[in-house]
Amino acid sequence: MPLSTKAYKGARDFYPEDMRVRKYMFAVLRRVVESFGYQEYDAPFLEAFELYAAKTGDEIVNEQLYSFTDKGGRKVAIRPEMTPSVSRMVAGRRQELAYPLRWYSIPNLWRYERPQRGRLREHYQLNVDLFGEAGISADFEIILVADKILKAFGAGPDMYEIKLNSRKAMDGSLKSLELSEDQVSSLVKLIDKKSKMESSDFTSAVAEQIGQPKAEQLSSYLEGKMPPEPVERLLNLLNNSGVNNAVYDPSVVRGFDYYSDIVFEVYDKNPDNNRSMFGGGRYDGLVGLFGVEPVPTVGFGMGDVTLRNFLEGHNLLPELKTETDVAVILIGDVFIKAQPVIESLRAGGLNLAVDSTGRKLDVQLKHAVKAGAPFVIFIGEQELAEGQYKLRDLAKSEETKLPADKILEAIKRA
RNA sequence: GCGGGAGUAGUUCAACGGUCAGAACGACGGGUUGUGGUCCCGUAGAAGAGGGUUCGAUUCCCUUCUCUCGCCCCA
Repeated sequence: MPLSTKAYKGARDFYPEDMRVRKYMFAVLRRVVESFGYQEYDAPFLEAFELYAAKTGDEIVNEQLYSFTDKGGRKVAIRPEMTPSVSRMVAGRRQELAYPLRWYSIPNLWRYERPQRGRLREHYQLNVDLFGEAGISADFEIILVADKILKAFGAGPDMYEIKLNSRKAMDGSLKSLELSEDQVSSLVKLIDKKSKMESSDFTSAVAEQIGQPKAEQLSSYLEGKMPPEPVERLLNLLNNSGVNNAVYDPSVVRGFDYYSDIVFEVYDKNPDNNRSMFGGGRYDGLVGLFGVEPVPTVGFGMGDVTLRNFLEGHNLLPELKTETDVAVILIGDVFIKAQPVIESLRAGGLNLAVDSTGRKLDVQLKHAVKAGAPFVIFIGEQELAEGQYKLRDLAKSEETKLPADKILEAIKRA
């Protein structure tokens, strides 16, 4: 058997056309996030296994973590999420950082999953976190950043919905039911699944867990239209800022155990892709796990796979050009003589790919077209003698003869 | 971990229990070594693997592998 040319299961090769999309998406993300004053950081791809055992959630640690023992006998894991790493970093400099701290990163994360649409074993995830600000204004800012990102991609308010809840408020309601800790945690998982279940199935599953009378109490909470106080204030702030597609949804809980108060999820409203796209919330307790004073924190993670599905589903991805501006076609044996012109065009800021194969012109042209360069410059003996070169605009099929400086101008205009 | 679907040229697909498994697109080359995306001609290129049924299997059956969609969970 020859070696396989396929990428590892659930992981992607980024051929140039895919890489262009990725670069475009990351550029929009960086632009928006940085406009709110966030600074980029990164952390190692590998972390100590215990970092995740602590607080991430059992399923991820036991079944989805890529982990191994290194040559020094340390148990390590490939990061399945960024939040523990960034919490570790903040805790490490707890006393010397200037709060509020606005940090972001776009790490590549790995989870051992069964791949399917919108979920691979590897993805890039924009992580945006605001540390050191306990007030609702921080939650507001984080959700506003998420909203601004989608708008920056051209999304309209009818394309997605922001669902908000407060874990604290929910825990309060659950507490009044006087349940055991086990009952609470299985109930939270059940509530998380509510939107995917038939409502009668949900009701009976709840009744089975906690008994009929309490189940009725719970369902009146879940059907409540009146948001708890912090969610109410958040909704007001968002409405004030032109975010009108945010709603209170008492069934939003998020999978990770570390969320402590406000949680939110952004839903794609495309009927073909109706799913939770990404989300986040407040996790005030995580930094404190490292033995330092806790730092109140709110943040979100946005995966590139679901984001791309969203953009494609709503037709929001633009046509993307190659990095190459110009393909240079040499006529005859002028490779050496043409170097000074080529160099001066590069110095002027153009990205030039020179065809030095000496193939027939039509073949060179065909390849230039296929490679996607928008312009072609022909350089032959005659052009070199005149100091004027043929510039061809492949889109318009126009050919003009210009000196090097005019060529620079013409291409930059286009 | 559980369930559905699919594996035929590089890609998307087709036909067929029995001559040489076809096509389109793509690749490569040619159509007078100074001009592409239209046109003409040519060349190369395929049954995931293993087993069974059969005179004969790409076709039917089983196993396995891979991909894919869904469930679980999540981004």
